[in-house]
Amino acid sequence: MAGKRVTIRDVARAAGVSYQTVSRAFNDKGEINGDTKRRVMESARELGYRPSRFARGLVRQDTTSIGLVIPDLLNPFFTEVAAAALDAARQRGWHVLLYDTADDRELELDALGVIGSQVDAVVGYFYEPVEIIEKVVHGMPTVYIGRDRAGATFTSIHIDGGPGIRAAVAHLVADGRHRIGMLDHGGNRPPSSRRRWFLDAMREHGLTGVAVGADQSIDGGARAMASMLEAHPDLDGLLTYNDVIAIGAIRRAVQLGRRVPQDCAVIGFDGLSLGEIVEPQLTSIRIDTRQLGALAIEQVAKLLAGEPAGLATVTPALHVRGSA
Amino acid sequence: MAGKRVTIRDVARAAGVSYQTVSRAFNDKGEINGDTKRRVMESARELGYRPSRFARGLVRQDTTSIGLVIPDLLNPFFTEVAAAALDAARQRGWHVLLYDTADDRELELDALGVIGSQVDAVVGYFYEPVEIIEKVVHGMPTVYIGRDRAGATFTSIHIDGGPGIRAAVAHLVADGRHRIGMLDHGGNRPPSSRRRWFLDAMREHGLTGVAVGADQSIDGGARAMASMLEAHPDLDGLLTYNDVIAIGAIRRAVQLGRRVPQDCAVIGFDGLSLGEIVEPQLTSIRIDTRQLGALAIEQVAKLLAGEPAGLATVTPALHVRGSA
DNA sequence: AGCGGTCACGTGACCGTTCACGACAATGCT
DNA sequence: AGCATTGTCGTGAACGGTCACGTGACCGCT
Repeated sequence: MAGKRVTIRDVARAAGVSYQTVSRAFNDKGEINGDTKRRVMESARELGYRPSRFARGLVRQDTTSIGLVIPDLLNPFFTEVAAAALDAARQRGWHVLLYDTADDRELELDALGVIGSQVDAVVGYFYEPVEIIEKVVHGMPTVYIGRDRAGATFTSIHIDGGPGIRAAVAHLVADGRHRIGMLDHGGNRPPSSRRRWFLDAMREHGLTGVAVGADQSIDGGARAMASMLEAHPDLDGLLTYNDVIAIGAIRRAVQLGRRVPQDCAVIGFDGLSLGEIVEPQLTSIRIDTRQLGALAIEQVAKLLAGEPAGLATVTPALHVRGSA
Repeated sequence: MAGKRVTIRDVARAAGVSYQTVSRAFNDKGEINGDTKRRVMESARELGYRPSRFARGLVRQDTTSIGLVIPDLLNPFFTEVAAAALDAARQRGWHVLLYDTADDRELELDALGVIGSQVDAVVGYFYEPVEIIEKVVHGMPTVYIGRDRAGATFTSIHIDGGPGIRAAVAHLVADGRHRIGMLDHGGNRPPSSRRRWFLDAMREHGLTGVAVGADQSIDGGARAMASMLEAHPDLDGLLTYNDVIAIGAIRRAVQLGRRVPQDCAVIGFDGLSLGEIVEPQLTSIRIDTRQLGALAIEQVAKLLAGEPAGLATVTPALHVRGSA
């Protein structure tokens, strides 16, 4: 039953033709008699024959497929990026293998390992440093999302939050706010670039920013906000590493009796459409995720064509809604 | 440059060994001298050699990959399902090719067409009827999510909303509400099963339900709610086809001066985690998307093993939060 | 009758790997 | 020294298709 795979020759034998004729029938190529074709398709269906994707791909090397590696599909930011990349890939007729590494370094490397023999290129948002990644992909074309720099051997897409964060701080300061904090990403990861941009921007206004880490989830944002408000009860402005954290922070702030934005303005980062359905609507530094996804695919295309692609940059901009 | 692919023989020639030895080096199989291996890997890297996934797959037919077809990744319900399926597939070591058909029948068929030669099985949430789908997948194992029935040749996962919807209606009635409406999905699609379950449940209480269609988006929910309230200003309870519609409906209801849930209670369908971040939190008939995704993969596994899998069912349950 | 042109189909080569097997040198043993 | 053993490596054959040809039947034409 689970015996041998049924091959094109089995079908040929059953239909009383040569295997080439079967091939013709399946690819409705060239000249083949209508009756013969029907007969072939008939016995093919009876035997449950389906052409091997490997054998087929081996000879006509047209289809390209890429691996998309993200840390967490349920994080709306990555959902949007994935959707955009999927769309861009489809327009080129590419296939996309999606891997969700569940924020796990181990799984990230695993995914890259198994991916290697399945795709022509990889694009992803990785946690591991480039050197480690490169070791495991064995020279496969790779595009890194969210890396500040590119190297001789790798291509990346830089998210330059500097201008947006500067605009956000300026927006708060212009509103008369001076006690501004930030909820950075947390865990044991090093401080993000976004935190640096924030601190720099504060300094430009002669202010001192205070930053703490938060898990990248609503609860994480809520918890971090609680300790932030405990340490700085007079906080009147907040930036966050991303929108999800911001939403958690707002909720906790409200629970603790703050009015948002009156008592404490909150500005997220990502500009997810999710920010529209919360109350107040979330002001955020908005990344054009469609552009980001399209750019990623474009870079892959360049790499696949042999031209080194280097560094591409997206520059998110402040998008004022209700929370600041 | 964009010339021929570099094959295992090229590497062999460069390293001065046979191609078999190169193969050994790459799969760190059996007996090979350490020095030889290093030398092989070296020239492989110089030439930029990477084994062909097709040739490799052809001979060791171990890797299985499946296609996951969904209408819209940005719809949080499908995001959750996809994430769950991805996870379940990973646990089996399967690869997942994801296709977002953008709610487009044309693209759905396109996706299935190109998928055919790339995957071993397909699971998806399709709009087209089974007969059409079957025609284009050419006998590939297929699992249909959200179909009420299974057939001899296809397998499906049924979402039995009946009990949940009955509970929801009972919940509203117990609350003294009698003027209950429903926002079904819209477009030119036929009324959903959910609508039928709703009308039946209402009838059981001796009530008459009124249902109108809505686009599956926040805006769609808002628009439909506006016309619903215009036609029935005294509406005091609402069910919706899904949570996204419910969120739009709540927003519009509030804009039109209704208090939710006091004046009009709203119950969604899907039970997305999204429902926790809106105010009030959304009461909903909750589908266990993790179970749904896992079940889908499980059915695929059965199909792949040769055992017909038939019909599986998930039964969502009323999950009371704040909006009803 | 002989010829060229279609149509429908079959033959041989090839795609890039892995696997089973055999060859061969170096080594160990008696 | 003779022989079995071990460690490395090479050779031939799949794996399941597609593609460029070659071939024969059949047709109409001169």
